[in-house]
Amino acid sequence: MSLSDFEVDVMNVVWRFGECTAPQVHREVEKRKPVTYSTVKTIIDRLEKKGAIQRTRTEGRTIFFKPTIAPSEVQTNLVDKLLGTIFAGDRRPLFSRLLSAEALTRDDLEFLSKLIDKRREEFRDD
Amino acid sequence: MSLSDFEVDVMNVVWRFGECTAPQVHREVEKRKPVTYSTVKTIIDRLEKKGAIQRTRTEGRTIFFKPTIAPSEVQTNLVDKLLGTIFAGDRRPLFSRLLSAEALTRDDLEFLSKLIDKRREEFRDD
DNA sequence: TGAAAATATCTACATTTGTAGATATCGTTC
DNA sequence: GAACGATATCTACAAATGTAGATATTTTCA
Repeated sequence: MSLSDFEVDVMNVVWRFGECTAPQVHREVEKRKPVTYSTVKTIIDRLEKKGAIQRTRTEGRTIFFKPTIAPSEVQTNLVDKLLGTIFAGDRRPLFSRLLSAEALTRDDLEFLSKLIDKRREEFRDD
Repeated sequence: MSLSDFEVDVMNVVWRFGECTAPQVHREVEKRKPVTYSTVKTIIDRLEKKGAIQRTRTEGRTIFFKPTIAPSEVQTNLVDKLLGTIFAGDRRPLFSRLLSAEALTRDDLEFLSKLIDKRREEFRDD
């Protein structure tokens, strides 16, 4: 599933809400970016057509939607794409870039460290 | 500097070559993807207009180009964009995803490990 | 019950992107 | 110096994307 930037923004809201309506999503998106209801609704329509969300029920004339794909699916795609293009398959420059980020916290480091240890175990038997 | 997928593909070739001509780039891109000279040349024109490459000299009627932006610039942009959208600013899911990749080698792990150690030192004084 | 507010649907349009054909022009070779 | 090959320039076009207005249809509230 390939989503555009704005589509991802909208999906983020849908994922947070779980089940939600277009006006709800609009009000949320609007907080970060000034767009009309119409614009958000168009994106929602496209997400529906792409199969990223689906209608669950209606209340009066209001339609409820829920996500049909998980964030992880989209994440995987985007990370793969990133590695496949600009990083040309070499993840080390990506690691460097991520590790040199200002915003990195001590906890992030610990988290990463544990991930590495776990992964190392898988290699132990070779 | 925001570049499209294909533009990044072409830039990768230009970065590898350093100084190069459109026919050269085309021959290289063609190895991975069947596109005409015309198509590649259009991308080159757009990259020039965007200021990602520039003409250096000509030889007969052949034009030479060289990159005017570094891979790191584009990498930073794309990583920031990735973190800003689908990962909503939280790099941990990204770490998880990267660390659980099949293709990860022992050496990659060591590399990462060293990066972490280096970064830890910066925290030591706090 | 009639007007106003909310919501959905439809249509539109500029820009970016991937793709390439047509055509002009310069170099080279016979 | 005429023809051919290589290269550049120009133009085009469909699909995707961001953006939103116009319009129809409901609800709802006074």
